[in-house]
Amino acid sequence: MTHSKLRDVAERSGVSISTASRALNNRADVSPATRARVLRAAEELGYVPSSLAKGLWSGSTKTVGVVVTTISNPFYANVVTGIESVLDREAYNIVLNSSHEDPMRELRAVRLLLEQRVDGIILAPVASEPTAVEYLEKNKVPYVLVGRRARNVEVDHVVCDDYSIGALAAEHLIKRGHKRILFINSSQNYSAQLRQEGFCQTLLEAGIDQGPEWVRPVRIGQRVEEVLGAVLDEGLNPTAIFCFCDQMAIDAMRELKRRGVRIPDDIAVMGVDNLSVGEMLDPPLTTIDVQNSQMGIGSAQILLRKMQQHDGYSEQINLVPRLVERAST
Amino acid sequence: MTHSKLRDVAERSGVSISTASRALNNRADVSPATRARVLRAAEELGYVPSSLAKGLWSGSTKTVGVVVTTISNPFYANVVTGIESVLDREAYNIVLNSSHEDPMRELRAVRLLLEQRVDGIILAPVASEPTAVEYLEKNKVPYVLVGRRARNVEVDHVVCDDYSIGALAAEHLIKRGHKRILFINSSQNYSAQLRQEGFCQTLLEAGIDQGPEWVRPVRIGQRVEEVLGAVLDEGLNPTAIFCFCDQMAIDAMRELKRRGVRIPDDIAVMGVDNLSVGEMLDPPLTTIDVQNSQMGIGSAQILLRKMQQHDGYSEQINLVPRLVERAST
DNA sequence: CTGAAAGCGCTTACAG
DNA sequence: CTGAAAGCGCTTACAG
Repeated sequence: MTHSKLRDVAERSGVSISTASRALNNRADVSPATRARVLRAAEELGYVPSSLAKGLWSGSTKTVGVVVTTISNPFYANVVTGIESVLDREAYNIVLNSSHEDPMRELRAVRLLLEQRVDGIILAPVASEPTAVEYLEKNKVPYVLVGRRARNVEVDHVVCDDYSIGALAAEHLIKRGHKRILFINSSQNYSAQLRQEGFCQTLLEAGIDQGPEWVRPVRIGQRVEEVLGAVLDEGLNPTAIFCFCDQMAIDAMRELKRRGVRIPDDIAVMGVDNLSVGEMLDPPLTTIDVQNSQMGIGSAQILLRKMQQHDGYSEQINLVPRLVERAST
Repeated sequence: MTHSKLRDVAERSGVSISTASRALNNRADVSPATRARVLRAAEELGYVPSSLAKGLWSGSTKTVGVVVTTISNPFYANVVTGIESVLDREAYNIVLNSSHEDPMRELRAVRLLLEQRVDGIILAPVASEPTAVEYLEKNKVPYVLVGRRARNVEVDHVVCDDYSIGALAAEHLIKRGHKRILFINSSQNYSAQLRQEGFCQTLLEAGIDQGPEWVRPVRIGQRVEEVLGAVLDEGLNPTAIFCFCDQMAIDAMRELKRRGVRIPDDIAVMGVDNLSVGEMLDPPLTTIDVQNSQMGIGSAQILLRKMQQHDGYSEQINLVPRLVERAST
């Protein structure tokens, strides 16, 4: 795996390395004949310049790091697709990492990206204490949070208002007449906490005072099916389930079906994200639209500006959630 | 965005750059006192070593390029997750690129990855002429194909037998009594051609001789909904639809529902990939399991061996497809 | 228009 | 145990 290098191209075309470099980079001050000779030599050798060496010199790798919890959740797949669509035009490559909701893996991912000298980072933070964020801040790399905000820190982000998401869900389920509502939440991250606050507060205001056993986080390594199964087995008897995201709602539906529970007649289910598959499910899934693809696009655009204008460009986007009522509730 | 460098660490700890390097890399021949001083200086400065500079020296970037058509198809999201799970343990980072079924973008992606000097590449090839593959071959980078094989070329891969997939689908639909079967295929790639051969050949052997208008490729920029809509409008009247993948089958179902066509009573639908959401759809989707996640894991394992053993390690895995009958057919 | 030289941030023989 | 030097593959002033 030894690539031919600039020196090889120079030798083959009988010029110096400097001239070869200039010819290859389309600089004005090279004679047409020389340029042609160099280009042909490069072609013949199958020369592929090393952006490692270039980057060492220029300080840019034309590379952006993206850290999400897992790409197998279509929500993040869509976010990444949005990011890609923006970055592609500027010829940036994406280095992808998954935290799997584990703060340690998140930190390690950020560290690896920094070592690789990515030009910027887009992060969907896990930890509620902003450890990864602090680390980024300290290293003064341009970065943007996506999908989740960091607690207590004024960092650039593109998120959907989490408190409202929780409130919207509670409101909707109350309106449907539910009084025993289980919240299957994500764990650790700040968005999860905000959604929980919005959810519980709205319930309280409607006179529904549920104990803490009605909010169940799904911890690292746990499956939604187990968590829900345990709840059902201990006889909590919810009439509705609100899930942190559609992906989790789908898993919940799977467990309910397995047990012969009818949706929504016995138990209603709703999620968040408005995945496109939601309307095709049986029954179609009630959800909350969070402008999924706008998150990816927006975060990439902000990051681009931050990387290009070194004067401390800053922008935060807070998207408004919207209830999508379907037959599962 | 100026990171502190080894020289800064050296100066702060009062040693030479060489010694600082050795201390940081845990070499044996450094006195404990010196090592401690260097480590503390690095800590205080928040020193993050540049893998660019390291890579330039060592020839390895601890980075693997992955090119799929699009990460928003859960099939590829799962493949990438599988790859990640293997590579993560070896501290390799993944550089992700999408071809969007466009041979030009595929070639550009490979080129960019080569410039970045990734240590290896995993590719789901688009083009049926193996241009990207030829390019890879010429550059002698370790690489593995995933999900799709290249025509006429003996390159390492992890795929599911495409001819059998087409045959299995045809067989199943024939058994269900269908005689007018539409194949909504992908375009360009070799797997699509093989599936088509298996599909058409099996139909022929069963005495069903459909014209070429019964196979419809979805070209770049086209949506399944349009293609299917056009077919329905021109009055081809299929009683069953076989789609290249589940994702496309879901889109087809969406269009059918929009038109009030009942599935499977009016038209049956089946896909390929066995996405986990398939069983939750309305109706549950008949599909063909292709050992999705094994593809990612297997391709990453093969690539690891190729990168580590420079003696031309080679391996091909051909997975066996399996019909998953559900209510959509 | 072209080439020799210095340098991007590291690592590793080679002396001491 | 430690440091000066060379080099990884490039680019860009600086001379000519």
